[in-house]
Amino acid sequence: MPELPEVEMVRRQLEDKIINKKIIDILVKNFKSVENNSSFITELKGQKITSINRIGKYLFLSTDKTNLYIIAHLKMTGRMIYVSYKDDIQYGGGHALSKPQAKQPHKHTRIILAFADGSHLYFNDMRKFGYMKIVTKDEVDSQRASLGREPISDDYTYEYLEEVLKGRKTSVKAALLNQGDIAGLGNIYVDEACWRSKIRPDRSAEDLSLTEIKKLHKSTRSVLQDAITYGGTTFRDYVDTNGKHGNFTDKLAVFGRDEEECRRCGSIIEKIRVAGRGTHFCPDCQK
DNA sequence: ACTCTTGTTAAAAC
DNA sequence: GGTTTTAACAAGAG
Repeated sequence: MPELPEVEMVRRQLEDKIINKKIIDILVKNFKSVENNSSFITELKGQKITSINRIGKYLFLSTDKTNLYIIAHLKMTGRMIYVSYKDDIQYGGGHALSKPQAKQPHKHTRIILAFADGSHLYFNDMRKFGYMKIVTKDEVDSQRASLGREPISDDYTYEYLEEVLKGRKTSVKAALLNQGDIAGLGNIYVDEACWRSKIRPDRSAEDLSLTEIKKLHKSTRSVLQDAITYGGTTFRDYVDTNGKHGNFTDKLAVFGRDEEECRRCGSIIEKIRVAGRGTHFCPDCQK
């Protein structure tokens, strides 16, 4: 499940690998993965990616063509796998990558971009929910406008979080998952942030005290920053552009640790359903 | 065979 | 009528 830290890892790596490389060929193996846009190939072929930005879990790629941008979303199982020309040669066209995806293209490859230097970018996505779509500047702007502030951003203050939670009768978890208010948190980091701030994710959002909001503000920020430091979390599907796993997985306090001992108080971590999602928390030290 | 997994959104319910 | 909850999407793991 790629959330903000995982998408940021992909962004940074793509920035190093594909900026200013000319796209000389495109293969779309699953039309839905380009949002059924028939001009995806003709528009993009011959262009260069000039910058790669990210807001929340969305990637925004600029091209050197006027008014031509790409918005990409990995959803649950999307992967961006980069294979250089050198890797192609070294492994005899076998495209060696570390597990879990040894060869490219892969069974789940939906889109392939071929660059002028012989390298390839493979968009692999088992469940076909993710996409890369071409858009105009206006569409980029409206997508950006639909997203709330990022917890790692300077404008994400505890006053902002207070405003977001005020009067909301829904759960803390549902509120934190709402990308229109706060961009970048997903199922994993919401659970982790709630554990760090000792707040139960099924609490009503409007019932949090100012002290608790300040703690939650701090923990949502720190958990994302820590996860970026460790290269993101691989719980099930995420790998970076080299096919490598994230190392924050070992640092998780509650997500996927149901039936195990709380690292803080030793109680047994429980798993319940909140906001329609599997939710992990410590019944003793989270109130 | 049946349940569970999740990011986003549209539809349904409140 | 704005807010909240649920279902759908897809395909695989267990």
